[in-house]
Amino acid sequence: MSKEASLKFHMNLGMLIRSAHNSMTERFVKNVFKSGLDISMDQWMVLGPIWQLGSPSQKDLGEICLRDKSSITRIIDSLEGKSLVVRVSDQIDHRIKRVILTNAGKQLFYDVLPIMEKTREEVRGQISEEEIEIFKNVLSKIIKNLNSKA
Amino acid sequence: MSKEASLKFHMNLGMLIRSAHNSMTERFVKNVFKSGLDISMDQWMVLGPIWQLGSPSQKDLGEICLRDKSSITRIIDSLEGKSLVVRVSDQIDHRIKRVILTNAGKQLFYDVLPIMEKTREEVRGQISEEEIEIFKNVLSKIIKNLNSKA
DNA sequence: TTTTTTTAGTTGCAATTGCAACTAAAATAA
DNA sequence: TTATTTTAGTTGCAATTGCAACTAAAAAAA
Repeated sequence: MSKEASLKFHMNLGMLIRSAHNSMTERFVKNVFKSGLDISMDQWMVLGPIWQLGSPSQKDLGEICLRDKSSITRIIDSLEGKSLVVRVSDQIDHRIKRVILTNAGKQLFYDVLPIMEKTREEVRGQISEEEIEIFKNVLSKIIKNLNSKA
Repeated sequence: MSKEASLKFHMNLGMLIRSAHNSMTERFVKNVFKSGLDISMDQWMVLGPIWQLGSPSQKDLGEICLRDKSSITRIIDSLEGKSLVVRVSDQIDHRIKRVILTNAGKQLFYDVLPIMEKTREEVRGQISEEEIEIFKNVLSKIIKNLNSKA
């Protein structure tokens, strides 16, 4: 591959990924706002796993969401500030804080679910299921490639 | 699709994209550092188009890099601070500032090119050319989907 | 047991983001 | 011509990021 071609490829990839991510987040926030609700993409990305897992630790959430633990701390702070979740110290291991949805948190989750579904449709548009599968697969592989060897 | 399945899909997609982007940037910066050079991913992403286009306006760079104009302003500020580029007012339209590589900028560009190539190899790993093509295609489609209809 | 190391979570920090408000110049309308 | 609108770029701002340093608790080593 020529230097020019490889340059073009790599530049585009990074920029495309960044831009796609920004657009998706922006659209989600817009759709949430239009529905009169109030939750950021980050908060939602944490709320879902809490709902699925029941009472995950913050460490669990960090691993699932692929985020730094300090980011999780702050997102949980904001969710707790809105009374959507509560932190509960683990009975056995007092270092661990388990995060649990309040009733308001569960309600919001169910309210946002159809908005997320709508956003998902808008993001996907005419992209085929097969393409999406490959897309997610490539993303996973990239992450694996970069996290394995130093 | 069940609510659970669709939830899972969307959560993962956003998180995967974010994480892949972070990992790629981190790896690039690490490789640059190991080579004793000094340039951030953002600076590099702007440097390439300047090299390709010769003397683009900041607006051009924003469109190519899919970035806000204020981000471009600040990245050019930092490149100018390192004497890698200079701003030159357009002779005809005095609103426009054209960005031009200095000799040091050109030198750095050529020095970083093989590092970018190496990073690209590490990012791609065993992912096939075909998968990468579909991957980029899906990214472009997603961006198009979200920028067309309000 | 006591000491050391590891782990979970929090906080301080400096860098980066895009939006919105702004300046200055050009294009268009009046 | 003069007045208005649009455009290119800059700056202020508040929010968000991950790293590094920190606290407190648990696990492992002594």
